[in-house]
Amino acid sequence: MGLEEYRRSVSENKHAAILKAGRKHFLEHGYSGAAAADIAREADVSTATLYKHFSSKEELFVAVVKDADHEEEIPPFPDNASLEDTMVAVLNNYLITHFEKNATALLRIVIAEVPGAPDLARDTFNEFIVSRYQKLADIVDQLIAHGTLKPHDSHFGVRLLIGAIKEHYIWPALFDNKTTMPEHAEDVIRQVVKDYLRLYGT
Amino acid sequence: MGLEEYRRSVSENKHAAILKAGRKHFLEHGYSGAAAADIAREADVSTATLYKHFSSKEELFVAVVKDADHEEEIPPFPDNASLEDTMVAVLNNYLITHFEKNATALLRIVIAEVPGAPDLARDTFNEFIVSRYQKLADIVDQLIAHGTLKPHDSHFGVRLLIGAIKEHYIWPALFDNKTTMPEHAEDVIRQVVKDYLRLYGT
Amino acid sequence: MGLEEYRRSVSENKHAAILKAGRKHFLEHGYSGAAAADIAREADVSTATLYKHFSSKEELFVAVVKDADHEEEIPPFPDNASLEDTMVAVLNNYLITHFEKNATALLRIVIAEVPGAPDLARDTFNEFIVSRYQKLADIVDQLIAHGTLKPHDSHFGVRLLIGAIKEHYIWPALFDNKTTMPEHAEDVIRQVVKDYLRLYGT
Amino acid sequence: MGLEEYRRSVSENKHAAILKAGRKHFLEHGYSGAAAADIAREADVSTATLYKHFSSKEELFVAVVKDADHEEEIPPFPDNASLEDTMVAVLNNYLITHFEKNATALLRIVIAEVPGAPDLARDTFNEFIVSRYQKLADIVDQLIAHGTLKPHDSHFGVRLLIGAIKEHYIWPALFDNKTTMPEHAEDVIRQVVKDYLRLYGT
DNA sequence: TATGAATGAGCCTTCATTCAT
DNA sequence: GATGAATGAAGGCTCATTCAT
Repeated sequence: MGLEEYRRSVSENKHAAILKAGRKHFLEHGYSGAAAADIAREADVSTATLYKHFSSKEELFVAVVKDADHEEEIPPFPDNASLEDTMVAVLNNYLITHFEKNATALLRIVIAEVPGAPDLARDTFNEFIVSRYQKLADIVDQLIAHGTLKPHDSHFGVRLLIGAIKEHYIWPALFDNKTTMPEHAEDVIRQVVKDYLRLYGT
Repeated sequence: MGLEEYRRSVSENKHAAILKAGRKHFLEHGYSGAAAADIAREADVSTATLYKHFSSKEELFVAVVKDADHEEEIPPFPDNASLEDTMVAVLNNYLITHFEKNATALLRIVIAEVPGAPDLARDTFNEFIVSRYQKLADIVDQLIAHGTLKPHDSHFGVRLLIGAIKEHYIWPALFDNKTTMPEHAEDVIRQVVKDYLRLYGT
Repeated sequence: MGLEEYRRSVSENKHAAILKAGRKHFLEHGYSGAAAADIAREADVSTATLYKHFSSKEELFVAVVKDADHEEEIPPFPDNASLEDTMVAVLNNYLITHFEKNATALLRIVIAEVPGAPDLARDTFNEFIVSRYQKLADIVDQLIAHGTLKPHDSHFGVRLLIGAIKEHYIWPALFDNKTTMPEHAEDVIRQVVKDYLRLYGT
Repeated sequence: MGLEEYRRSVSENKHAAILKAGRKHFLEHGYSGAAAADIAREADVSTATLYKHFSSKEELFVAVVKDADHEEEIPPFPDNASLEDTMVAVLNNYLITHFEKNATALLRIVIAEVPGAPDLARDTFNEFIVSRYQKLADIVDQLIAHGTLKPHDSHFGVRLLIGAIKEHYIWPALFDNKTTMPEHAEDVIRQVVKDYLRLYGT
């Protein structure tokens, strides 16, 4: 039906616009700092419309956070790449994705709301951190199965890798409003991978 | 002068009481969630007095954060302890200190206010994270100098250690309102140290 | 014309549905408490349609009140009943009708809107209270004409009767959200009638 | 203490001013129609101050209603007055008090809020209607004890009296925004009393 | 000096009513 | 003609900060 279709498309556009504006304001000013009226204005929508789409500020906030949390593609690795190069590429991709998503700022506001919205924080942690995590562990498990890596606790191993990288690049960014991917990260990543392979390579 | 002294001491007591109450409320409710009136009431002081001591809410906030940042004692290790045990003890102490200070909650509110108070965030990061960091690097450097560890970039090494431990215990706590020291952390710490020594021990 | 007829009937059904839904919501939540959107939803109609039928919330309100004001049937009394029994039956019917119509709630909202809708209040009072009144006075006048009652001011007499009954049952209900007919009202009614007959019976 | 006294007096003045302004606005516009901001402006006070004195609009409303409900003085009757004159005076006083207090408008807003504030309605009914009631029943009981009236159920008797008077004067006022005492009420009151004495006088 | 009352600006949310299709 | 989305104008309430004593 033409009318219905039209309405749906308009509605979806507004929905997306609100989400986008919400994301911008929440990231810039935090949860309490962002005003519903400002978000509505930014989305070129009335406050009432905003509240038709999201029944409360908190719901919009949750939607903004969940919206950012879509699947991350792990690119296929060339067959002829060395194990080291492959792992470096995977971890580098991890970092790139993180910064492309502006995940630092996002995590920042979620962290800020931990006392007020513990469920959201837990969900975000699980789906935004643990699940990315799991993907790497799966890769490690495959490599172990293929005999490319020594048998070891893949979760522990991944935490070693990711921990080091976060320590170098993500943790500082959390405190520095950094939004750009750090330069030369690959060098450090390679160094981390090298150590890892010294421990768990065959 | 006795009277003046008395007054100064009363004033200092109030100052401290406000700081303490501020710390409690900021940690519990975050920056925006903490109300000046509540903090004053908790400190048993009028709001006007609070504003005499700290000219704005933000100033109080900064003071609270800076106040939390006092020196951490690294306990002396027994001479006859093994290298592994020593390092485990140091890292365990790192974690214990973190949880005793309720540093997670503190970092949380600082992180939350990064966009609003970037200087505070930078300072906090430097004095609260980097400097603790530096202490460990110093220890590693000493161990290298003593020939107990292989020569290597001590900062890189420390980041490997601390990164893994944060990944296991601090990062999750950031999202979980956890205030208690995790149990059995020592097992994981020991595993991390073992790997580290496999890489850099002599 | 069949099509036109059909449309008119559909329209009338919607009109009635809106009226019914309006009645329900106004009675339950009062004038300000009732939301146009809720009434429309209840009537299974769009808000725009609601406003096609009633050009404002107030107009709908007036229509709801007027609609409730339909004729009340006074049942015929058996010829062989005693005067006392007859009068008790009439007054009892008065009360039953009141509660069956849920008149308490209706009067409540009209009373509430006296400052805002004085005309409606006056009309309601006249057509909903005075006219019921008049009917009883007519009966009394007939009884006087028949010589069954002593000559007296029938309006004054009816006010004595009705006043006592309202005092016992309707006035309290006005403050108590009561919607059910009080039990054993007949005993009090009979007592009132007895006194009345002692005064004005022959 | 001078300061404290001063503050208390200022505070009490504001409290009273808010109460008075609230009374005015609630009576004029009903509960939902009265805006906190308007009440505050009328009381020459900021909204925040209003909310310091009454923690919610509803609480202010309740206070307004309770405030109106202070004791009613029943004037002493001259010893040499006849029973009829005495009772007429008492009932007349009842009506006068009712209109002086502007009780009609007050009851109107309480009635309007019955669904939303049933407790207030119950309390108001008890303390504002039943207790005035009880006073008259006490008088009747005394008269019975003195042998001036025949023994009878004093509550029933009072309901007869009050019911008739309300029917004549209060019930219509409820629907008519009347704020002035009806004229010549005494004639009807006397007639009601006469009938009452025919029934229960000795 | 310390106080507690006072404030004005602002925030979240709702709702009667209109509009584009 | 009927719809559901959209709106602008409040409204209740809070809070960092100041002021009169």
